[in-house]
Amino acid sequence: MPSTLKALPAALGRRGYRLTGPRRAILTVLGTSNGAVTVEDICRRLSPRSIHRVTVYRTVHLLVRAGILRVVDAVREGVRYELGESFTGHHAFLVCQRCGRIDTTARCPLPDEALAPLRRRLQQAHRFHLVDHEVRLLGLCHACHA
Amino acid sequence: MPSTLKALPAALGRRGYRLTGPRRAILTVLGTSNGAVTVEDICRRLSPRSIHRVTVYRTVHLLVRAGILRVVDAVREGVRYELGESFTGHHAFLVCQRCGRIDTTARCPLPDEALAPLRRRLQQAHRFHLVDHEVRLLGLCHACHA
DNA sequence: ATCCTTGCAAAAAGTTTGCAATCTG
DNA sequence: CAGATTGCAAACTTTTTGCAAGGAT
Repeated sequence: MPSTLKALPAALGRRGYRLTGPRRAILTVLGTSNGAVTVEDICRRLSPRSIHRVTVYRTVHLLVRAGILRVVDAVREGVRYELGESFTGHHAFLVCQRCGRIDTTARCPLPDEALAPLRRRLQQAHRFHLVDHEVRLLGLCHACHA
Repeated sequence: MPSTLKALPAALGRRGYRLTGPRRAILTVLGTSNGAVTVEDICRRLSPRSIHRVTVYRTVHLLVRAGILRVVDAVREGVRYELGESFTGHHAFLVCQRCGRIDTTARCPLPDEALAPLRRRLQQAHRFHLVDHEVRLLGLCHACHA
C-alpha cells in the first residue's frame, strides 16, 4: 500500500490540522507499519528520542478524532474478563461504542464450516497458526441508542 | 445459566486451589454478570469495600491461569492503533497469543451477506444497534510457532 | 502445623494535563 | 502575527510486588 504513505499528510491537512515535523514522522511510521501498533511501538520506531512520548499520545488521539486512525483493542477502560467458553459456550461480543459495556450474543455469526478453510488459508498466506477466534460486534447498546 | 454459579467454586477446588471467602464472592459476581467485566466492575459489585482491589486482581489472574476466566479485550500491553478503514480496507486481525503482535488479513471472513440478517437479529433480540464489526483471529504468529 | 491467601503500603507502568517556549499557516 | 503545537514536569490511573498477619486444608 505505497499510496497510503503520501495520502496521510494530505488527509491531515485537508481536515484543517497543521502539518508539523512530529506529525509527519508519526504518520510515516503508521503508514509503513503492517499491523496494529501501540504508542510504545511508534516511539521505538521514531528516530531515537526525537519526539516526546507525550506528543505521540496527543497526536494519536488527534488522528483518531480526525478519522485517520482507529482503536483496535480495548474500547477504553482496562482489560475485561469473562468466564471461559466451557462455562458460557462460544459466542460473539456486543460492544457498546459509547459506554463500553460488553454483552454477549447467543451464538457466533462466523459459521463453523468456514473455519477449516480459513485455518488453511492463514497457514499458507501468513504462516499463522489459528487457535481461536473472537467476533466483536460494535454499535450502540439499548441504553445508549437514544 | 443457573448451574454455572454452583459449578464455579467446585471448578476451583477441583484444580487444587483453596476455596476462600473472597474467591467465593468474586466467583459469585462473575457467575451472575452477563457480559465481560473489568476489575473495577467486580469491585463495585462486591459488598462495599469488603474485599481489597489487590485481591481481585490476584484472583482474576489465578482464574485465568486455571482456565475459568478468559481475557476478552487486550492481548496484553496497552491500546493498539491502526489506520482507518478508508486507508486499509476492511479486514480481520491476526492476534498472536504469545507475543501480542497484531497483523491483518487481506479480507474479513464474515461474509457481507450475513450482515443484514445479523443486524436485524441483534436489533430484535438485544435492542443493539449494529454499526461495525471486528473479527479477531487468535493463534500463533510465524515467529512464535516453534 | 503448614503453607497458601489476604490486606496494606508502596512501586511500577501507562496515560493525561498545565504551562511556557516554539513553530506553522 | 495569532493561534496551534511541542517538550518538560508532574499529576493521575491502573496494575504489580514485598511483606507480615491471618486462614484453609
